Amino acid sequence: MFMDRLLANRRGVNLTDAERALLEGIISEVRTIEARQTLIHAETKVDVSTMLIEGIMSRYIDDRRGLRQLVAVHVPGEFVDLHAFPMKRLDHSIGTLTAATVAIVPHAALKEVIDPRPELARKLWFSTLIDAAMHRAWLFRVGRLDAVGRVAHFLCEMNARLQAVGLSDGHRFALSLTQADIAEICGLTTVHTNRVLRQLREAGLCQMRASLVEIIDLAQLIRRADFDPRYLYLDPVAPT
Amino acid sequence: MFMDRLLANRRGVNLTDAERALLEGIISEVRTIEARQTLIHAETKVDVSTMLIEGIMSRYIDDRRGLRQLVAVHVPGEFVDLHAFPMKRLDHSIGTLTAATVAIVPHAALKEVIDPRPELARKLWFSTLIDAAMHRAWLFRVGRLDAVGRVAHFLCEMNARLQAVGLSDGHRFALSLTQADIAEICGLTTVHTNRVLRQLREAGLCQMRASLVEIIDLAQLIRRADFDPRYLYLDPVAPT
DNA sequence: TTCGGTTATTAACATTGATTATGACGATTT
DNA sequence: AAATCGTCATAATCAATGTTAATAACCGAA
Repeated sequence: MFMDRLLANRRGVNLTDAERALLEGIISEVRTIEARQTLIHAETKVDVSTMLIEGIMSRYIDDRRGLRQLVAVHVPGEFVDLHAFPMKRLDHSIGTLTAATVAIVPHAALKEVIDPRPELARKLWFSTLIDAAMHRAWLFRVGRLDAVGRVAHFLCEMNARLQAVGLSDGHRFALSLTQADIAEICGLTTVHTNRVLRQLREAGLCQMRASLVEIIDLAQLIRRADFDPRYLYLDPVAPT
Repeated sequence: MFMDRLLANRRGVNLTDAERALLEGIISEVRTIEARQTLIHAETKVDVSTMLIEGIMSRYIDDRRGLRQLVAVHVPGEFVDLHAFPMKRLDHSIGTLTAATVAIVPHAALKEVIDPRPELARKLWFSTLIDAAMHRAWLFRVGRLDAVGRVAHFLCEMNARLQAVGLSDGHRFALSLTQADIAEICGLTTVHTNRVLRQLREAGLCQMRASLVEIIDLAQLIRRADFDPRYLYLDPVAPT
């Protein structure tokens, strides 16, 4: 089933089969959504959360002029807005980048499943904290790296995360994002993102054609990006 | 007692007196620490968390060359690294910016208090999610704002957070940070931070002398910073 | 009080990345 | 087939920010 990979790229979370089944049991609806749709606008109240089954989704903040900064992207298997369960209203918006399939989980049902199970509660808490760790890595990326480093760092991250759910072989993966998307992730303009991708290509580090990313020299790319994957918590660590 | 302001600037969290007392009861130690000490190095295992009673602390990520990007600052009343409770090892380091007084809480005791109390667990979860919301606002800041906007945004944030714990009157507050600190927060160099502060001063928006910040024209500063305080969740919202 | 360190300030210069514009290309639509 | 639209590509220009370096102001210690 599609739930097989639920939180599979968050090994620290490490759901048991029983817990996985519990979560699967409270799905109220499975929907498919077109690319580039906004699901949840910032500051609106929500009482459901969204698990991503297929496609890529994003979380973003708009400025006054309509420019946006992506603050997270999500790959299949991830709980996109579990944050909304304790928070009820979000400070950011949520939308699709590609066409996507999602499972909807009502907060009321989630509460019933979690409340008597502190272990499960802590695993889900942990999962949201990995999102926070990614935010921090993204802060490092835009705050301390130059344009080439930022794009390289992002590609390293996606490679690692997609590999963890079986969607990258460690060197090649489909990434259906436009250069404009990457610009909004890295805090760059689309024009400069294009230049940077050319530089990475000409330096023989990696290339991105259409929606296929090919990493030519992973070690060098990691080095150029100052990338340390530990923030992704992909290695097994038992929570509490 | 010093615990009066525990999580007081996180109204969504809204601890009851009983909960506050419970948390106070599991403090194993109260320490004072000098300015600019590292408490916890990234990637080391921890089994305690830290509540900040007095002073300013930071969380930061180092790059390979020794430059650092601050990913969070904490003001009195905040749980600095509650993240470490579910995570056990952190992706970032924690240290003091000013001299500080902290209360240490062992995770084992925290677990005993939390496990039978899903409401309290959710409040503490919520508190860590506010940290994540701040990370996102910081991402917006460094990814989408220019240098003046970044510094203005940071000052607006500190003003709002300090006011919530009674350490700002809404226009003036002590902020014992150097320009180099602000540079590491905003992803700028110290030289440029100095330039930006001068611009803010000359534009009549705010001034920072020694460790005192004076906001002259709050409305304009907020506008220049594209600052929307809702991400701080300072207004009362009941969790779940 | 001087001394030595930290912090703030400023200038000159170098560089990155933003801005603006324009064209190519392929996929859709008409 | 023509027109349209989204994406990619590239060039020229320029403003914002980084770099380096030198000095001034401040502050605590002796």
